[in-house]
Amino acid sequence: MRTWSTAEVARMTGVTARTLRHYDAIGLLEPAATGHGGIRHYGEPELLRLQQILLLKRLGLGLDVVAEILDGGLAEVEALKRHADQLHVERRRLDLLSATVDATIRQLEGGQEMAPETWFDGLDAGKQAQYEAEARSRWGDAVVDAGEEAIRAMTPEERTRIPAIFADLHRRLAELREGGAGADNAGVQAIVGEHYRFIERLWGTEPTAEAYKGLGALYTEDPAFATTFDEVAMGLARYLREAMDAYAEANLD
Amino acid sequence: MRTWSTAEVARMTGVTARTLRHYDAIGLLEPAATGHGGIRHYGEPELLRLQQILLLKRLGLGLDVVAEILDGGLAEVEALKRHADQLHVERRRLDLLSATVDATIRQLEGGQEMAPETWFDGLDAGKQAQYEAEARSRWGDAVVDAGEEAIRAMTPEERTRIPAIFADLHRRLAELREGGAGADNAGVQAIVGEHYRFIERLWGTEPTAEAYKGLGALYTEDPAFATTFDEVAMGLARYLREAMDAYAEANLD
DNA sequence: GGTATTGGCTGACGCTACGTCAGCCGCAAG
DNA sequence: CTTGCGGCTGACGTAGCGTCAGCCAATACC
Repeated sequence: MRTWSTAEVARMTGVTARTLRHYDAIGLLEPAATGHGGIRHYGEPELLRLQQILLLKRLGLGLDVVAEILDGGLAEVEALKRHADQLHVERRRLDLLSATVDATIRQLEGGQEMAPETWFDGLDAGKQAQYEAEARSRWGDAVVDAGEEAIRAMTPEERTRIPAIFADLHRRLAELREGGAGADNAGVQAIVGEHYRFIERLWGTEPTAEAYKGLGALYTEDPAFATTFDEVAMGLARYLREAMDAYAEANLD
Repeated sequence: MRTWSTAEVARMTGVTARTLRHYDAIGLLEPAATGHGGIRHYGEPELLRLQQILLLKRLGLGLDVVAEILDGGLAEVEALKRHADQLHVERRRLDLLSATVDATIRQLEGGQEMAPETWFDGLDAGKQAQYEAEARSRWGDAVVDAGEEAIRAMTPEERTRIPAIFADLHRRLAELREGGAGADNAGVQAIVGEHYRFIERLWGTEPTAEAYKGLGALYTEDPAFATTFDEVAMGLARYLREAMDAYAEANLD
């Protein structure tokens, strides 16, 4: 049975010699024999293993996972399923990101020569649709549908008052924060309680602890939300989030 | 005008103190003043800049690009458009990858407890649809449609002979390669010429140099194609690809 | 006055999967 | 004897920080 040198294997499989040495170094693919100055010799079993490595790698698996699979530590189907899940998550993330970037571009092109200082105001158009998508994927269709139904059920007058109610809550929160109150302060928690009950009305259902904390996370993670709060007071989004977390821990399950 | 320490800025904006030091280190965001043991003090302009940094970063831009934009070296809309293009490319890559992984999982679940050695044979089902998608994105719908039309126009007998014709070409190529012929060897190029004319019949149109070389690339880059060739002779896909490249360079434009 | 706590600082390593030198050795052809 | 081809072993660089380790200063408590 003949053997092949690194350069030969490289030519046959398309990987570089450096890659082969790397795989050797991390123990993923060791040559059948090394001799005379450390020269590597690969046999057919090694070529086969290399093929398998390249196949799994092409599927996007990390080399550590590849090693685990090939050395029998991991069932290949299970590993691929987990990987597929990760891919789906990553793809959704990219979708959202892509939509956000496109929306931002439209904004910047709509207004002319916006100063950087005003970028934060620029995320209004498309916002609704985007957050609806975000919300559906976060909490499921049922919650969002219920929320839309609840809002439709309001009188127009009630509906127009929604932003003002939020603004009032935010303003009162900012005041307390100015006064040095922590997120678990009783007054702060009272306001968060109001907030919670208002969200409940908007959603048409009682948010679970998880959903409520998820909303808090959205407030800080999403640029448009975060900047809406920051217009009231710098860092308010994070403050509210912490208060919501505390409220959820203490009162929800 | 008051200033804020790293920890204060961290609490307000949600980044870590380490991140702020990092931004300082790479010159992306320098504190308004440092004094007394190197302690950093940030003012309002720095907070504003940080907000802008975080916004652009959340859109997926690299810190180097963010710096260029904020320092006026790059028009923000142009940068975002380029970024959007990259996102689209990346998303398509993920789509293809995701489809490939899903197909592989179905294969592995269809057959039971396949030994790793047989994985290479396992990518047949779904293969057609998958490569069709790949082909459409590589060469456009027109080419693929023409190809399907050309194949439909064949008699059933002709159609069943397609695999055998390919197999014969591959076998003859492998023989020449065994004999030490390079990719630009006349005999090899003659076989590739046959291959080219056969592809032309299949596609219903003359492949351009780019398309033909793209097909060669597909042969080596796609695991199922690559292993089809490797069943004939190890490394044959790459050999054929090089020969196709040489053929395209010499005879096509 | 000693000490535990809190914050802040500066290195420096780690992570992914190699690419890319730099520097050295051995073998064969001219 | 030189040149060239292969092969080898380090070691640094990559993006964006996380995570110690080790040290300093101010504050609070006993």
